[in-house]
Amino acid sequence: MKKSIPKKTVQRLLLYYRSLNFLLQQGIKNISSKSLAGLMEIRDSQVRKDLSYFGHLGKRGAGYDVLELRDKIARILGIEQVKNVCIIGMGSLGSALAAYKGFAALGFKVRAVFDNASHKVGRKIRGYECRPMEAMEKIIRQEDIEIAVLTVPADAAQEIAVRLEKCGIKAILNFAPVKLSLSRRVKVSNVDLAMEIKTLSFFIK
Amino acid sequence: MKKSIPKKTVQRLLLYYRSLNFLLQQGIKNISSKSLAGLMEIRDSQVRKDLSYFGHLGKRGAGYDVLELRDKIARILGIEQVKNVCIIGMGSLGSALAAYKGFAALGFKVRAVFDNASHKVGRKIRGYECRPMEAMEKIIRQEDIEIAVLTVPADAAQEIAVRLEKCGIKAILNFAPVKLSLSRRVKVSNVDLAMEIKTLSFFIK
DNA sequence: TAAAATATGTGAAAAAATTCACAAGCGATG
DNA sequence: CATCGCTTGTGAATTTTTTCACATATTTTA
Repeated sequence: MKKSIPKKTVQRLLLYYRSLNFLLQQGIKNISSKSLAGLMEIRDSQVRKDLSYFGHLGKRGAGYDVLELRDKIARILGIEQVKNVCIIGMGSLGSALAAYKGFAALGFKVRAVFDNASHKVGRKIRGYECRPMEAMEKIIRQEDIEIAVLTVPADAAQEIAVRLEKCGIKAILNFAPVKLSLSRRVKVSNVDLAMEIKTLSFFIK
Repeated sequence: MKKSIPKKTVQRLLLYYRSLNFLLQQGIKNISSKSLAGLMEIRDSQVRKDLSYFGHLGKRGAGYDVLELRDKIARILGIEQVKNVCIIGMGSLGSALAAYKGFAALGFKVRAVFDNASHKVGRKIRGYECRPMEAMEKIIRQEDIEIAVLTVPADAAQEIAVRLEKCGIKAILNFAPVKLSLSRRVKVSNVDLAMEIKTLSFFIK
């Protein structure tokens, strides 16, 4: 069996992807693991180890071809193939995410946004027509949505997550500060803004 | 020398803190490491190891006193002492963060918000008067701000970060998808929303 | 109050992630 | 075309994090 890819490696792959795009803009055609590592303050061996999970992407003595490596990483990460997402909860955070350009750059397409507040439903928010929560299951299936971004209040999150699991969502990016209990089938990733800043502040003394 | 605390331990401490608050609301006065671990799908030994960094917080044979443990964690994390923060960049994300209640719950106080767009400066956004970027250094010093939340476009982030370092900011929560190069003195934590969702989607196949 | 049931705290073991170190491949140079 | 300098790819070593396992302490039960 092939070795499984550490999550951290995938995250760094994305950082490499960004740096490589930057280098391309600069007109730089070739780079060594050492220089690439220097851009993000990690070791060169880390770069090589990460890339080695995916085959022989460089050339001994010569380093990596920037364009080629970028495209290989894009393929590994599946950036070229579009994934449909929806955003649930059109509060200030949900609507900021609806406006966020970064998703599109990595191959995500917002196909629907939901809220249950009657004054929002039917109105356009950031260019997306806000749909009612009752229609969620139907629309997710219709639009072939695989990933849900969950930006609802903490006390509503678990209930909605269960509904999402039932209608076949594959992954949830959860911004609510609660642990979602779902079956192993659904991948959940938590972004906890308060926690990020608190962790940061712990280490400043 | 005392053992240094792993970052992951600090993060979990915050999760424990949340769970303990929840348990308190439920009127639960006592809990074992096993039950607490069950709430967040980790091992009981992990809970005990994490807590053991900070002394003997529980009672053999009896578990942990919920209220007491919560307060001890609050003290460890410094939740009771208010830290002043500012938000730089009043785009949709910045202004969503300005409205975010979660910061206050962990002892953070937004003392200023900044933007350089002239149509925003001087206006109230989410209850905060938007200040001009020129005044940043002065206000940070005046208001004793230690932490900056950076929600500006990627191409402006590095330059502002350098200014922040110069005026003595201790930590930056960076939402711009770029690596900030600063001296070791300033702690930087990156929140990269596109990266989160891409990492998630990598593991669904 | 003695025995049984619980549950912590912590070294030791295991697992995971990072870093080292070097053989092997490539390109440039003379 | 042989040599030299550079750089990859990768096992081995190291470091970090997690899990195990058990001695020790407390509570409950009979």
